[in-house]
Amino acid sequence: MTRGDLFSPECPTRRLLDRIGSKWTSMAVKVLAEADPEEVRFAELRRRMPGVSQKMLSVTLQNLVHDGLAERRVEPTVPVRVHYRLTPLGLSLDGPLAAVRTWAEEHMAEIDLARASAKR
Amino acid sequence: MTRGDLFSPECPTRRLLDRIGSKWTSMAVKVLAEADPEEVRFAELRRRMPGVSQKMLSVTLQNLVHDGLAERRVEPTVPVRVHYRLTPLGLSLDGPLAAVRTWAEEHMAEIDLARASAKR
DNA sequence: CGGTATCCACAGCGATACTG
DNA sequence: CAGTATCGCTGTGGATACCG
Repeated sequence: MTRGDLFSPECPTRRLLDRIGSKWTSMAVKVLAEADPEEVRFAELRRRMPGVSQKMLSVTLQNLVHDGLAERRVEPTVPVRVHYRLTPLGLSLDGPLAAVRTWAEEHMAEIDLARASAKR
Repeated sequence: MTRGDLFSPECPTRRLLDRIGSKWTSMAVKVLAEADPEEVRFAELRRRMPGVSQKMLSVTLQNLVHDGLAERRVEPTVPVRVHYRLTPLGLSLDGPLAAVRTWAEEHMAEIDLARASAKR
């Protein structure tokens, strides 16, 4: 493959990083992947993602659904109950994300060390 | 490990994603990793990263150096020549990034398909 | 050549309040 | 319960100009 493809404005890696770099996306994917194959309700997701606002969780999940990474199922009760789970595509994304998480856990301390020893 | 660790405000994964999610970081790491063990000059990096501004390349490289992911070497000529290369730590980060790149290349088309078939 | 300084536009995100 | 609407702050990043 050519380098031009990867670095063009439509570079798939860049676009993917825009997604998973958004504040809550990777956390949502991880929570949903851990629950898989069980569904997770909106309120339960919120509980498992400390600090997320209702709005941002809503936006994050909409993005995942819109990208085909997650599915949304509404129970037509009153009040409604909404369940989410990853699609196979979304589940497959957890692999690369896990690699990033593992690296972070193993090496972020070294980065912190480098930062601390640098002039601020 | 506990989930609390990963999802705390200082979650290492979150902080790493903040870095590699920034617009030019992952591209710079890739270019430097491809050149490794050769050094790459500032102007050459700029050429290999289409669209990057001088300022953002400078900021990106400073961040990498500050985090101990890259090294900077200045040739004290006039005008100066500045060379960059990854540290072993930075090189090790290319592994997880490569996993993300591979996933992106294999699956972004599916995401585009999902987006296209969704109501806009 | 390789920065640094300044200015600015815009998108991400949080807080809050309201709705079906 | 699970959103949507509105508002405003903040940080990222682009354009431009200048410096050692």
